[in-house]
Amino acid sequence: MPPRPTIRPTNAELAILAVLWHRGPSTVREVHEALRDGRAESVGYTTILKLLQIMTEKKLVKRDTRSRTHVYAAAVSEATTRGHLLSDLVERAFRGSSLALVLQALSSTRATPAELEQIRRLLDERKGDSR
Amino acid sequence: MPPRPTIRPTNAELAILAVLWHRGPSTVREVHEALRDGRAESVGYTTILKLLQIMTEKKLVKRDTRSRTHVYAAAVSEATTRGHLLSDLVERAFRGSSLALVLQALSSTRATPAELEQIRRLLDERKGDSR
DNA sequence: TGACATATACGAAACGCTTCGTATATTCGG
DNA sequence: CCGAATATACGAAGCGTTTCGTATATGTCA
Repeated sequence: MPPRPTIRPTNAELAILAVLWHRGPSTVREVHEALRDGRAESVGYTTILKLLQIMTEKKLVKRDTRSRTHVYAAAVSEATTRGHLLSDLVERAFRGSSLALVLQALSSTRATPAELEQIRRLLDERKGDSR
Repeated sequence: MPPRPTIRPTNAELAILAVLWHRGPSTVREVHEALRDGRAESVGYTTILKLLQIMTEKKLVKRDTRSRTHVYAAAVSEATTRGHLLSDLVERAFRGSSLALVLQALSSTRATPAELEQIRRLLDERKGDSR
């Protein structure tokens, strides 16, 4: 199959995808309410609807129209999307060096010892597996 | 001093900043030529000029107007900018977990053993320093 | 059934980014 | 000194994103 172009959702799209990843398939109303919770400022119902329509065109989500109330589901995985956004940033701001990105992230982050240990474990797994 | 808003240069701005970080203070012409080198498609001279003017307003660069040919210098550091872009991405796509970002970056990157070792060293330095 | 709630579709405004054309000022070479 | 080269300034078009108002269709319930 032809490889699809890089998945780089915009801000608003990411917020919606986050809801779908978290809740699973949802209606416009459900997404809208999920996004309203917590935030003081939120957007109108039809804004979410419009975005979901656009995202359907872009194949970021899949739409089930069998019932009158359409149900939307993420068509891209969270991990894949994260990977694309990450390598996009690596290209744009880190001259292509993901190592530089990791180092920067580690040095500006406040990680707990447990988290550092988790990274260490991942490092161990990859040791020797340097392909 | 009042903390300045998050530094989040756009794509074109980042490309220009990269030149300034790399070359040091430069004229519009120098930036333009640096960006043209390598790329097949490039933008016009006045586009760079306009962008630099906008970036001056945004305080992303400093402008020395003493001679007729103005000289621009980055007003934000590469490390700081990277940090801002990174934490922005962490917020938008990693639910605020920079650990998740590091793990994703590590698992989708092809790092050499030497690079992994470098990361390990950084980890060692930070051990116990869990504030 | 008729009014109301709720759904999707659509057009368009507002905004930011990027691009460039054109106007104008200054410098330089002959 | 004058024309060509080179500089900045400025306005505006084109594009994508985000937002919402309004139109229209459909379901619900008293």
